[in-house]
Amino acid sequence: MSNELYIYNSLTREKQLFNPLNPPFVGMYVCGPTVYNEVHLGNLRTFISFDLIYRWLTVLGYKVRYVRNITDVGHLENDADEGEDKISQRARLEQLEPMEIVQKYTNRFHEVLNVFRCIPPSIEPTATGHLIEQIDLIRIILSKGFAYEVNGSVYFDVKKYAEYYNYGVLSGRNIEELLSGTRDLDGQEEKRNPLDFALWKKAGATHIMRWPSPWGEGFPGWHLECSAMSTKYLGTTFDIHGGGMDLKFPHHECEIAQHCAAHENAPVNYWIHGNMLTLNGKKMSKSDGNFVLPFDLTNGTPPLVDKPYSPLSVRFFMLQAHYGSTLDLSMEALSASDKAFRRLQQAIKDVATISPGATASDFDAQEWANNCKSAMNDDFNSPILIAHLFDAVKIVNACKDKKRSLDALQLTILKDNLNLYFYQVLGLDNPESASSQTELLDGVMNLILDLRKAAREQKDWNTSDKIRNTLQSLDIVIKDGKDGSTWQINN
RNA sequence: GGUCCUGUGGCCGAGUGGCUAGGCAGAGGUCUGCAAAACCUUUUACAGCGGUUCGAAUCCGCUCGGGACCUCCA
Repeated sequence: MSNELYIYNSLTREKQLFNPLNPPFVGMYVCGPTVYNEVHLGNLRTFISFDLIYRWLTVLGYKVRYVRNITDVGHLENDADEGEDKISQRARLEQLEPMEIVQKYTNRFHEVLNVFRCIPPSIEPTATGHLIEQIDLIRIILSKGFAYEVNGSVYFDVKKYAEYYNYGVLSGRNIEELLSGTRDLDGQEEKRNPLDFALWKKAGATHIMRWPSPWGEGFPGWHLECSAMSTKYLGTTFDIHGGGMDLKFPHHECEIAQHCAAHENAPVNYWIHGNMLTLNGKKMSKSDGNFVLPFDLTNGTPPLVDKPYSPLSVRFFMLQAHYGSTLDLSMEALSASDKAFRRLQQAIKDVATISPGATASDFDAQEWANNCKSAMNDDFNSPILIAHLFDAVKIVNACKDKKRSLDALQLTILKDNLNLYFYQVLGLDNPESASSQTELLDGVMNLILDLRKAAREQKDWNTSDKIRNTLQSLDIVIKDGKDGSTWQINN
């Protein structure tokens, strides 16, 4: 078994042994959402992927500082010089103040992530809260000669930068091809070169979100905030930078360029990119309208969603694929995962009730646990981990049926690791989620099951079926087994 | 058009040279007042063609299909 963590680094395009700069500390920056509307399921997938990564690093004993930004500056609809920004546009549509839009969708974002069991980051900085840092960064870049000011806007000089550094290291592009392949977009007259990107944009007369700067009133460029904030909280070089695959170019490439221009070193050792969630074989996308909202799945919103799915089933569905592969959403795939998840969940409950047997069976619990660990250490391979967990499900069920027994040591290893991986690593539930409400329900259900049992012993099928059918209509399913009946809420 | 990724059984999805993941569905069985559930067992695969090799889903080439990025996007 390997005790070492290997990570697929997008920068080098290979799996590499993870060596943090200052162990046991790890710095991880993940690009967060632009809060001008609801996060969709594809956005959520990325945050769940990095939640898994964060959890595993923590389980390995690292002290992770996890920084994830909120983009609350109104960036323009496109790269043109004029135009309305997204947040202002939304504010106009909803008849709210721009900062109300930002607050509203930030709150919604937190709500969604909480429901889908993502652990909050250590620091969640906002772009508007770091204007000073961003302006400072622009100053440095200007002073080193890698940017130029035109009419109250500042642009990054990509061509100049490429004379000293390798523009395109991350995305594997070369600047000549980019130069020859660029399209002429309207409203980019100020740029010396189409590849140049804005560090600071002058605010037009009607632009609402604006801040003073040495170059006049305006707002920062999109790529800038991540550079400024990651440096502020994680240093000029840090361990992990993550985000969706679609941010690789130009966003992350520009981040690297800004950072190298300002600090003369590479900002990040390990770049991790989560792959896209697709719908109908196409990437989910806000702007294309090809998306599903997280709560559409939990509510069972027609016509796309056939029935309500629990957030944990959705999370499990995503974890059954590797974060680096595309995953296609379909109701067939989701309901398959839903069933699988329930089976796993039941085994997690059942393992607590198993008592050790006198004789050990041939199950090598330690080897099994090692396999689980190796799976996660191999670039956070949650699908392999889940396959191992289902091996354990078989063992648990065999023990439950008294067809097999484990000795005390085997059982302890099995139990501890099942709980570790299910709760802490995959984040599939809160172990302490039993509330006074559920205790109350447990008590009531035990009484009802007792009454039904008595009726069945009297062969009073009318009563026993009435209980079963009525509960069924409340989405409580009675399961008659060999050793009595159990119940489960179907949601 | 350029750059890159990908094509696995009915469906989803791992696997990068030999040891045929896993889940769902299907089939058979156990249990059972009936039903459901649960549990056990189990069939089916590597897009096509050619090459390298003792041996290829895995490496190489070509063909065909799907996708991402090149413009805001996780």
